[in-house]
Order: sequence, then structure tokens, then C-alpha cells
Amino acid sequence: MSFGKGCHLHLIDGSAFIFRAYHALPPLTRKSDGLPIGAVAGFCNMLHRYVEGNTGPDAPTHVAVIFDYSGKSFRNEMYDLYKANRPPAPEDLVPQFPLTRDATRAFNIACKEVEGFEADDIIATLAHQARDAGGRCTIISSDKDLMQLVGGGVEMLDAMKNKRIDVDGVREKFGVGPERVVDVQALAGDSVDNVPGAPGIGIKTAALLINEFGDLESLLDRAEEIKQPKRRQTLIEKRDQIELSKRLAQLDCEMELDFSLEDLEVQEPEADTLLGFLGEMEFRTLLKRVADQLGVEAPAIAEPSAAEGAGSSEELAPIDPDAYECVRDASALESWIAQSYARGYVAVDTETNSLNEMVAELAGICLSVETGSACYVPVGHKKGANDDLFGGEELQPGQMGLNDALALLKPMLEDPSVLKIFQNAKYDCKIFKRYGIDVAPIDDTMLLSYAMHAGEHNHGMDALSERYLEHTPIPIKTLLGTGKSAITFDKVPIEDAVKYAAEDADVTLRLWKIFKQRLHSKKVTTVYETLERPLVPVLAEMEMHGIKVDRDTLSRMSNAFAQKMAGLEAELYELAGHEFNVQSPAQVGAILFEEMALEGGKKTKTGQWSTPADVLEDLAATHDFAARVLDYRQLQKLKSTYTDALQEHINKDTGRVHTSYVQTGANTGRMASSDPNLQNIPVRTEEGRRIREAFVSEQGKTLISLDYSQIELRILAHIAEIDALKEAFRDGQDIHAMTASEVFGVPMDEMTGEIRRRAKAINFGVIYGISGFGLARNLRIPRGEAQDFINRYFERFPGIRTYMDSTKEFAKEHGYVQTLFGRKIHTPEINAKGPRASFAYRAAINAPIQGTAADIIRRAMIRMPAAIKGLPMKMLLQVHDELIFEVEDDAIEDAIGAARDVMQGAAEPAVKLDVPLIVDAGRGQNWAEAH
DNA sequence: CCTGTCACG
DNA sequence: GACGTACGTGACAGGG
Repeated sequence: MSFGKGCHLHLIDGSAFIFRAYHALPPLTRKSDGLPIGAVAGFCNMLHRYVEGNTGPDAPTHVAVIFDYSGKSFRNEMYDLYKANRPPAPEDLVPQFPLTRDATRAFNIACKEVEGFEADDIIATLAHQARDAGGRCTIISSDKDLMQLVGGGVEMLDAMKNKRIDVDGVREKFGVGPERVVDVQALAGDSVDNVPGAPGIGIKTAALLINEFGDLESLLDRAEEIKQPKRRQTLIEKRDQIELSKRLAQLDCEMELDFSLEDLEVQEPEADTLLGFLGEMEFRTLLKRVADQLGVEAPAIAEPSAAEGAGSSEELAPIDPDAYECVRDASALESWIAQSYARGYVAVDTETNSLNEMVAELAGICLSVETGSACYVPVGHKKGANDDLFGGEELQPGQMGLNDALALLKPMLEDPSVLKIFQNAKYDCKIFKRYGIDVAPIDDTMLLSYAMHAGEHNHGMDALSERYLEHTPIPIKTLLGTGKSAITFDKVPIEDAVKYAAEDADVTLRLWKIFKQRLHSKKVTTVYETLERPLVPVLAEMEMHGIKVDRDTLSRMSNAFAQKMAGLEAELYELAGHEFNVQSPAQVGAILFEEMALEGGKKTKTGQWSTPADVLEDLAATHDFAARVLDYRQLQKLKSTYTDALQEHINKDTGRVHTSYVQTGANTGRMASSDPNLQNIPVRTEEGRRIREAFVSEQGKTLISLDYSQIELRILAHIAEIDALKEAFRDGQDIHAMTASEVFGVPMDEMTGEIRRRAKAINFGVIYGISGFGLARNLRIPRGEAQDFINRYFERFPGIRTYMDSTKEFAKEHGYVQTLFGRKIHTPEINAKGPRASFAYRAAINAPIQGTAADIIRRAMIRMPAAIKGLPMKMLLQVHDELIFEVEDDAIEDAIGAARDVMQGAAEPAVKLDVPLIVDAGRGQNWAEAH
């Protein structure tokens, strides 16, 4: 039904609903798991009451709930202090925001938000569209900023007072008609939104002036005529500020929206969806009321004791690869897209011809909106493989055009009201991004699993499917083969691809249903919503941007290394008296421990000689052979892993290297970097550090590097509550020297490098779950001596021992440990017997510290895009406690300031650390200089 | 494909 | 009483 005369559009100010609900209700939590749920409960009650009230001739024909998009809007570009004095949303409200979107969809009401715009702008645009189409519009809000829209069929409704606001109502509030409201606001300003206005002028005076002069422009032009001297002066001097205020107050009523009024038609809620959501939230009263009204039985709400369990694979359709559909034309695809809109969510999976997202081309896309049902849309399957002679680039028949399919999918994939569900969303999002599609919002089964089960198992789809669905997906190898004869996915016959690919979407959707439900009972909703989900687009952007690497620098170094290695090789043959493979530990060991008959050789479990660096280092003092092997190995490592391999990773099109971050890479919350790993570029030796000279900035730009100083020790001081450490950090002392002074009783002014070095080793040892053996090996001192150090350390800082003991007890009892931000790291082996338990114990000591640091830098990364918007800088890399940016030369100071502010404040407001977080910064034309 | 080695925080 | 141990990663080469 098209929108026109006789139609009535309701626009609900979603944010106003949320905040009113939040403040109106006590901090309710869900009974089964303690998830804060008060605002969602109030929101649902308000929506329900609203829907109930929609009867009679005045009922809307179209409706939407409009939300503010989190982050900054275009107004911040006009004025960076816009809304700057707003405190951040309360911590227990943040995880409820996405749930209010879910609630809206559950009521089958359109749910809209647009990045870079405020809800008010969307409302303005839609209200104008409705008015221009000859229909009516009611804005359900009491926000005075929206009053400029009233008139010509547009009214407001204050839902609290149940009072309609028409042109007269606006006049009552502002003293002028809606068309002059912006002028009054420009003068009066707004302390809530931090709009400056004209100092000393409020709404009353502003209305007086506007009514006298007609409009703001005339007023400002003729300001000289004002009698009151103070007022006249203000208007003349603050003209710029007033004009800025007007632009800030003016709503954008000509936004380009990717949906139209027709899409907002009122729909009846679907009983299953709505009751399912209310049941999941455990809103017992509302659930019963809604069920009664719909004339169905209210589903039972699981009692807390029954929350655990394999999962609710109740009446899921069986997984049947033959049930999947192959979509070959536009009308079939449109039908799937329509279903996605109707549901409000869709599982999506892409198939490509490469695992490298920067070069991969789409072979096909699958969608699933209902378990047991899925489709595959082939768009790039080529002949070849079997009939390879001339088939190389020729497409298999029966496929939609790539561009046609994407044109149909793009609006849905970008629509804020349709949740796109992926397994490893970052991969698919990057693929779509390269085809000009910005997928949002997303959910990710891999990240859901990681948030709930880190330390318990891996989070790949096959493992998850086996574990939670008791189903083994078709192995990709059966389609692609292995080794040299393997083909790429685009060469797979479409009929085979349908079964494999669509099954993946089906499995993803099934996993999502199970995980979404369990997330709350595992009490990691906040972790998922604040530390995992928002990081996906941030990482995707960093990866796609990449960092420039200079091939010539690497290639020159490679040649130099090769020459040196050849020299060392000859020398080693000479020393050994014969030729051998220097790269074989077994052969090196045989020469050292058999031919030269040296002591101290150990064998590996496979019976080969073992020749690790620390053993060779002991021998190197007296034996050139060992020293040369070490030299050779270092060069070999640098050459093969860095100077040679890195060149292969330079992207042909961009000239840059694009790593890929594995968000679930480490159980502690750290990430891993791969293809290539840019988190282990050498820095400790001079020769290795030079590799960083190949990582360069573009012409006219500079690399800046900001790293947290001693972040893990600071976190230890906070968590274990070590007052002496805390004070030392507050006073900016040399923390290792201070430790040395305390433990070894040496006054600070008599400190020697050696004593400080030992204290430093102990400090790090504590973070790793110290043992006498480990410390002894690290410091190369007898084990008894190392144990003495540790004992003295514990005597001086008894809090450390308490922390270690209580952490161990917690892990033994619960099977996991936690970071300050609620991330859980499971330690299933903590109750094992033997050395495995020792490993688990030390990991349990380390995980809260390493994990809290990881959480903090994640928070910084998530906030970074909004904080540096407007500055000519890009975030390129993360190395656990360091962020690297590329910035235009004339903005270096601003860039460092902005990034440092975000990093140093990243723990807050969730956690207030007892120690300051300090960030050091460096800059340069290459990474070696910047670090 | 697994193991040993070594690069990083 | 002996044993084996610092925490977290990824890439490469050798060898079966």
C-alpha cells in the first residue's frame, strides 16, 4: 500500500522511550542470570501500551520506532563540543540498547537508525515525506527539538501526558510558530545538548526579539537597533556563535533514506516471535497478558536451575542438504530478501575463490531465515576444473548476474532493522565492503561462542556444529580436494555448492539461536556487546587500510642476510670438519654432542638432539661453533620469516600489507595477527629492529605509535591491591628499581643495573604465575637462589600471594577466571592431576591480568573511530599494548593527543583503576623511528 | 602433518 | 619423592 492521503504515520522517538523506561523503573535484573533488564522491561510495556491504544479512526496506518545511532553525528563536524557535556550512558544500560531494537522487531514494528544522523533527523525527513504525500504524521515524543516540524498535518504527541501538541502548543512553548522555532533555539541555546546560543538570552527574550524583527537573519542584520546595550552587544559580538547554533538546531529533513514510507506499514505481531522474545526476557506479567490477548498459551519460562543444558534444539527441522534452494533469478532472490525483512534477521554466508579477503571474488551468497531452510545464490561459478581446456573464465549457466544480485541484496544488508548473522562476520563484511556494501548490524556466532566458552574449545564452525548441533557439516575438502590438485570454490559445480554453502548458513542460524539464548545465562552479554561485536567493523577497517611496506628495503636486507649466511655456513663446515645441514637441529646436535662430545645435550621426545637457543648460548662462550649456529639461525629467521615472506604479502593493488586479526585468537582476550603476523616483527636486537624500517608512511604522512606503559604491572597492582606498587605508579617512579629496593633492601640511589634487572624479572614472573624454576632459568641463577628471591618478594608484598591463592581457588571452584570487565577465561584443566594442573594454575594467574589489559585496549580501539573522526589519521595496527596510526604531517600533535586521551581513559567508566594508565608516544617516517 | 625453533607482547 | 614448569601467540623449516 503506497503512502498518501488518508494515511497516518506514527514516528516513535525510541531513545526517549528507553531513557524514560530506564529512569522510571528500579534497576531490575533478570531472575535467571542477573542481566540488567529494567529499561527493556519498561520499553516493552510502553510499546505494548502503545499498540493497545492504537484503535479507532485515528489509528496509524504506518509506524516506525526511530533510534539514535550510537557515536557521533554530522553535527559534531560542525561543532566538536556538540553534546560534549553529556555523561556516557550508564553502564548497566549499555547492553540493553541492542535489546530494545530486538524488542521493537519482536513487536513487528519497523526499527530504524542511520549512522551519522540523530533520530530527530530521520523523524524530520519522514515527517516531511508524509506531509508532502498528503498524509498525516504524529511524532510520539515530547522533545522540544522536534517542535520545528509541527504543522501541515504533522503533530506531536506527548505519550506521558497523553497530550497532543499542534501549532498552538508550539506557540505556547516557544512564543513563536514552528517555522521560527529554530530561530528561537539559535538564540536561547540548549545546555543539555551544549548548544551555545546567545549568552544571557533565554526562550522568552528570544521569542520577543524574533517576533519584533520577523526572523533571525533580520534580527542579526539590524542588531544595531536594539535598545538594551548589553543585549545589542551580545548579538553583534556572538553572531557566529548564534548562526552556528541555528545550524545545530536545524533538523535535516532531506536525508537520503534506503527505505520508504511504504515499508513502514503497520503489521500485526507474530505470536511466536513476540512471545519468544518476552519469554526469553522473562517478563512474566507482560508475557501472560500478550498471550491472553493473542488467545494462545503463554510459553513457560525456564526456571534458573534449568538454565544450563545442551541447548534447545527442540522442534528444529532436520539438517537436510537436499532441502536447500538454488536461487537463479531476481524474483526468487526478492522473495528471500522479503522474508529477511519480515523476520528482522537473516543468516548470511559468502563463498569466494580465496581465503584472502583483499583479493577474494564472490562465487555465491547464502541466506537462511528459518532453520532447515536456506538458499544459495551462485554469482561467479566458472567452468574449468573438469573441462579445463577453454572453460577457464566462462561462467556456468543458470546464475544471476553478480551486479544484479548485489543490487537487490545491498539495501537489506545495510538496513539497520535487519540483523545479519554470520560465522566470522569480519570475513564476509570485508568481502561485501569491497563490492561497496557496508553490512550492519551484525551478529557473529564465532564471537558469541568466544564470549561464552573461551578456554573450553575452539570456535570454528565445524567444531561448534559437532558440539552444539551434533551434526558434522560437509567438509569443504570433499568439494575442493586437497594439496596441489585442489580447486577454488568458484570452480565447484553449482549443484554441489548449493548443498555445502546453504548448509553453512543453516548451521549458523541454528547456532545463533542456541547461543543468543545462552548468552544471558552465561552473564557475558556485556562482554559480547561491548568488547566483541563492536570491534568487528574496527578491525575490518584497519585490515583493509593496511600499512605501506617498502619492497626495496626488504629485498636489499634479504640479499645482505644471504651473503652473511653463506659466510657463516662456510665457517661452520670448517669448524665441523665436514658439510651438514645447518638448519637441522638434529645434525647440529649430533656434531655438538657426539662429534665434539660436549656436555649438556638433551634429546626431544622423538629421540632427536635438541638444540634450543638457551643451550647454545651457554656453549657459545667457549665454542665458536655454537655461537655461529646462533648467528646463522637469527639471520635465517629474519630472512625467511620477515624480509622474504613479507614481500609476498604486499598487495599488488594497494602496495600495502593487510594483516588479518583473529579476534578469537587467544583465550585471554588478546587477538592474534596472521597472514602475515605483524605482532611479532623483531625489535629486541638491533639487526632485527631494522626490519621495521621497511614499514613506512606515505608521502606527506607520518607513523605514530602509542603504547601503554607497564600496563600489566599496573593492573596487577590494582587487582592484587598492592599499595606500594600503586603509590609507585602514581608517583611515576621506576617500578623495577622500586621493587628491587623493597625486595633486596638497596636504597634507590645505590641501585645497580644488575639488581634492577633481577627485580624486573621477578615482576614479570609474577604476572606469569611465578615458579622458582622459571625464574632461575630466566636469570640463569641456581634454583634455590631464585626461590629465595620469590620468598622475599612475597614477604614484602603479601597481597600478591593472596591474589594468587584466591585466583587459584576461584578457578578450582568455578572452572574459569575473570577480567575486570567480566570476560571469562575457562580453565578446565585446573582440577587435573600432575603437570597439566600446574600449567592451568599459572595460566589462571596470568589470564585476568593479560585479559584485563586486552579488554582495555579493545575498548580504546572501539572508541577510536569516533574520537579521531575529522582528523586526517587512520589506525593501522595493534600489537597487544600498542596502536600504530598513519597521520598527515600537519596534524601529528592533534592525532597523538586524541589517541592518547582515548587510550588513557579506556578503562572508564566501567572500571576506575587505582593506578593511572600512561601512554607513551613516538613518531617517524617508519616503524623503527616511531616505536 | 607434527615438531622444534624463535619472533613478538 | 620425582617430575617438569614461567603467560599468550604465528611462521617457518625439517623430516617422516
